[in-house]
Amino acid sequence: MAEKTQQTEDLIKETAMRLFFQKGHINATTQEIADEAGVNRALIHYYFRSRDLLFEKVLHETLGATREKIDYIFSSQDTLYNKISRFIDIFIDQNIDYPYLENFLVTEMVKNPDKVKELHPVEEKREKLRRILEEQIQEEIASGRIEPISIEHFMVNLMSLCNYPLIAKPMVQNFFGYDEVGYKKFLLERRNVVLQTMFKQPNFSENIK
Amino acid sequence: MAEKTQQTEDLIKETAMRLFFQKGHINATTQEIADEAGVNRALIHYYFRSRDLLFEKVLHETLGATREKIDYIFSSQDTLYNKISRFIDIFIDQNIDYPYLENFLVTEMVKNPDKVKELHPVEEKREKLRRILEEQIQEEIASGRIEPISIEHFMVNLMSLCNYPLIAKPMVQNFFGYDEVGYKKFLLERRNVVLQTMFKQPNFSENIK
DNA sequence: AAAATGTTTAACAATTTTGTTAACGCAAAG
DNA sequence: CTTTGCGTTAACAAAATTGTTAAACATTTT
Repeated sequence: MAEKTQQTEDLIKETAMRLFFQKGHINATTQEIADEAGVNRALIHYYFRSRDLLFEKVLHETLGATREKIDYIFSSQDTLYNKISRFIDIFIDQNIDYPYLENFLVTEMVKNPDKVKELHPVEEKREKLRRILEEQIQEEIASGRIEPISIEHFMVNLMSLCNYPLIAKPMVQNFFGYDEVGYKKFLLERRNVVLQTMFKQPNFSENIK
Repeated sequence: MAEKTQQTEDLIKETAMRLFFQKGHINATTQEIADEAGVNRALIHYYFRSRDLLFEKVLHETLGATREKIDYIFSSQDTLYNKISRFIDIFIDQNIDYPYLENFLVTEMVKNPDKVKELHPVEEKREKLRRILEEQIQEEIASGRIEPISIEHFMVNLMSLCNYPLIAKPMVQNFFGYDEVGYKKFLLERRNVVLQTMFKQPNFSENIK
């Protein structure tokens, strides 16, 4: 029973994730989600009470998982170069799985600006990570491996280079005439492109972990 | 009469643009648009037949205007550095006016993938611009001002660095604690950050047009 | 196996949203 | 002055969508 419950509940969640984040069908109705999952529409209300609550749950779980991975990376003792390298991997992987997550996120945040805050880590943790990162960036700047830049711009650069190509998939595809295979290849190339763009000269001594 | 017609039609279009692109209210209903514009809802159908056609018109006009500007820049005889510099200005300016345009674009494209093609320039023009750009990039690579990179990644880098900060406004704002003023300041700073990130060392001789 | 508990379904109700239409008002043309 | 045509409005109709409920079904517990 608890098994079947979990089965159906997960099925609905996974289907919603697929529709929202993979297919970009942000306005998917409860009926569409139910059809796609092959369950009765009322079950969505049975398990999640309302469409909005389903949204919220799916969103929080997905972001929570990502955040954990990122916190783990930036809390580690690794070099900045390696941290960034790992960050890129995670973001590009996630974006290959859920190309429309970012886009969806923004749309949702505009609807409910209050909920933005819940999605971010607690102040102390953020501050701690910020200090570590700040220090490492200053080191890199001092040794000339990156140009002088604020931590804000550095992070926004990083996120931009990783995320935008996924968000803008239809445009990039059409603009350069990529089919699905070509586009995936392009995405995988970005791993190195982003690293190269963030660090003026790849530092091989640091690259060896 | 033709005047009043144009007045109301433009008023509706401008209001729709404001709601869609400025406020990010992508799912604005015809009623909301009408209320915001202070006109009767039926007028939207009178002038545009359906909500979808209003969408389409507003979208095409906005993109058309942007595309013209970009084509103009890249068709010019300017140096690559200056072209990029002007490109950044236009994109950041447009994004300050219409922060949610990109986001909206993606959402719409996902709904109607067929319409993506209409939004892009004709093949010949695209090819011509591509050849010019390719040549200039190769020159810059040869003279060491930018690292070896394909035209596709170069352009995607550029668009990412300009557009993402706008798309992700709510996240960036919250993450770094920017209010509206602080965020706008951050955006204006990006002009130089993007240039610096795209070109390993700013080339001052070229910078003087 | 009867009761209890939890899951699923179909039918219904309520709401929201879009699209249509007939009538009204007004300005220009005849 | 009245007729014509366009812009506007309110009221109506239709469709889509969400949420609720009572009954059917399945399972576990006693």
